[in-house]
Amino acid sequence: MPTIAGVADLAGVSRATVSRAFTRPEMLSEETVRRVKEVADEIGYRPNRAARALSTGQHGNIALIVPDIANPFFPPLIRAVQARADEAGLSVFLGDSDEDPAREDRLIGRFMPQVDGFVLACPRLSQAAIQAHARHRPIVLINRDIAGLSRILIDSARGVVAAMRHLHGLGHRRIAYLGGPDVSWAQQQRDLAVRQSASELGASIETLSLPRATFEAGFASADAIVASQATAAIAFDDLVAEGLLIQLTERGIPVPDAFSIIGCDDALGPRTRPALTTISSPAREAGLESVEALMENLQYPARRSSRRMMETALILRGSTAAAPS
Amino acid sequence: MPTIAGVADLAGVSRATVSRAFTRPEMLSEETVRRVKEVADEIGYRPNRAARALSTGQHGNIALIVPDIANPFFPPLIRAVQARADEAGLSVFLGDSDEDPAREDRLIGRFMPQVDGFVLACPRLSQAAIQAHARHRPIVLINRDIAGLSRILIDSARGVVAAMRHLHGLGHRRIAYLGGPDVSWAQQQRDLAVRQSASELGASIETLSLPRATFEAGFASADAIVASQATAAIAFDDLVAEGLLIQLTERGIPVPDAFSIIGCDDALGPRTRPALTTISSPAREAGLESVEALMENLQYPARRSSRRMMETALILRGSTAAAPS
DNA sequence: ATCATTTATGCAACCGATTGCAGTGTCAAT
DNA sequence: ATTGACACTGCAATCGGTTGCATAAATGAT
Repeated sequence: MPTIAGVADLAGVSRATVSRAFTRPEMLSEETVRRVKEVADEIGYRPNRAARALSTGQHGNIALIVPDIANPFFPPLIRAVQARADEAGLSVFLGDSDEDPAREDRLIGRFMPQVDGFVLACPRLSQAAIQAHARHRPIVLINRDIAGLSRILIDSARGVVAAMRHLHGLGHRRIAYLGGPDVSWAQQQRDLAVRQSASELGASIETLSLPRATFEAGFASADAIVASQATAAIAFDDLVAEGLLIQLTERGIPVPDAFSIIGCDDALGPRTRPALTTISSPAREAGLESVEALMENLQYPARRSSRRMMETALILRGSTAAAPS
Repeated sequence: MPTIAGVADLAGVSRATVSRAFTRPEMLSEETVRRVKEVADEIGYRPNRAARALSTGQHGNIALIVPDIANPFFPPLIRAVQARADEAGLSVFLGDSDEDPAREDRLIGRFMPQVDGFVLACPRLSQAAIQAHARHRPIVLINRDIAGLSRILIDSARGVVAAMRHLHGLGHRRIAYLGGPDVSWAQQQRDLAVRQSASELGASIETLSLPRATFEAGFASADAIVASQATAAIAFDDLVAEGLLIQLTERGIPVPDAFSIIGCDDALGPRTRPALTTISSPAREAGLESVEALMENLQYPARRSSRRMMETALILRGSTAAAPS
């Protein structure tokens, strides 16, 4: 691989000049810059990132850690992070923690020595651990609220309230909330919102929490939902909602005629039958914003604390209808 | 951040010794190794990857480039690549090319200076471009067959033949194949297999190819499928199959009673109604194998050509039934 | 013509590790 | 006591860039 010295020799300048031709061309005469770049192109020179990182301390890499790539909430977010980072000339390390806090911690440690910062969607990692890591590198959190760090939060509470009103308006008075893991910030927000909203509306609410929010868990929770005598349910996410939807249908409980279901995240679009009424989460935007926030952190090391709320909205499709009389 | 010099001072040894304590402990006395590691732990020393890469030429990173993270075929593969790499102490850069060959090329160039090798699922990038890149770094291809490189191929042809036999056995004589992008190796394999199999079985086959294999494309192709007078269809992947399934159902054509559908990849599991009969693709295994192959490339630079076929199987669920009479 | 500025480039130290080679100390054999 | 072998550790060069400072050349002011 050609190095800076090779280019320098061929162009008849010093290594310093070659370096500046790329990083600070305004310091050089146009003529020199042109010649250096020409030579560099010719022999296919590409600056060695490791060498550059060694002297500047900047790696040009960021790490994104998520609990489960296969959860359809994440791919659009990952895509957005990657795309925005790419625009900014940054490369993205991806880590999948498989919902395991120890693994989250290990991944952070592994990436640490070669990234400028982190975007973390780590619901399970302890706050202390995160804060410890944040002393070494800027961290942007997604859907987790730790003071002193940058946070991108999806305000699903508002969406949940809209969902409750929608159900109430349709005549539902016994509503179930099929929540996700208790440690998750999103779960805490939604659970609280659902309870408050129920008491405001004068509806009865039954809440469950699933240790892991999956299709299978939603599927398996149908018993409990039926036992609760609710006529409608709000699920932690679309996967859970879909599991429930399919199992209820299977049992001869037609949705939405006999039972209404609302999902969360709008991760499936109109792909279920009936199409799922859901609370949209701006995963793409959250991904973009997280990179923006991280770049701001990098540029102004003083400003490492920020909090951005992203809006959600209730999307009406076909899985909700008037309560059975 | 503590450096090797800090550890050396505190432990009362030279930098060389500290370095060896981590990379070649057998060269040192046990006592020394113990003391160095103790000190290192104490002050939280972590070797600077950039510095190490600079002197060894090894980065400990690999890059994985896929055309679309959001396509459910990829997350399990990505997960497997990441997990296997992690086990081996490697970090994974992820690139999403959005099905754009120019972007694939750019991503490869961006990652090149800091990775030891690539795993590419790039159906659209030109063969010449790939070969050019392969001169700089080992490349493992997924579902693409270029001689001289390492290839992990999913043998969907066999699965497709099994699917054709299955349909034929159910009495279907007019079958449609709803294919994917023509450039894709998988599409070429499947298209050929479907045609050969049809002629062997004495069935008539109508093939289409979608420029982009998506739910929407499957949805939109219902017209063409109905027009073909086929009684069954095999789709390029589960997404396309699901789109078709939903649109047919919508139009009052019940699946599987009036029309049978078979998907490919088994990316959705039993999540559709009726559950989709599909040809499984071992995406997880392909991911694992690709990392294995890459590591073999790294260890034995001479052996850079290999070809591994992964088996597929027909998974019978509920979207196929006897042909309507 | 002289001196002060400005502009363009080079010199050389530095980033933090690795590694070939040399040096020191220990021990056993002669 | 001398020598050789061996085990352990240090010296110093090196990887490929970046950057503060010095220098040389060009320009402008007097």
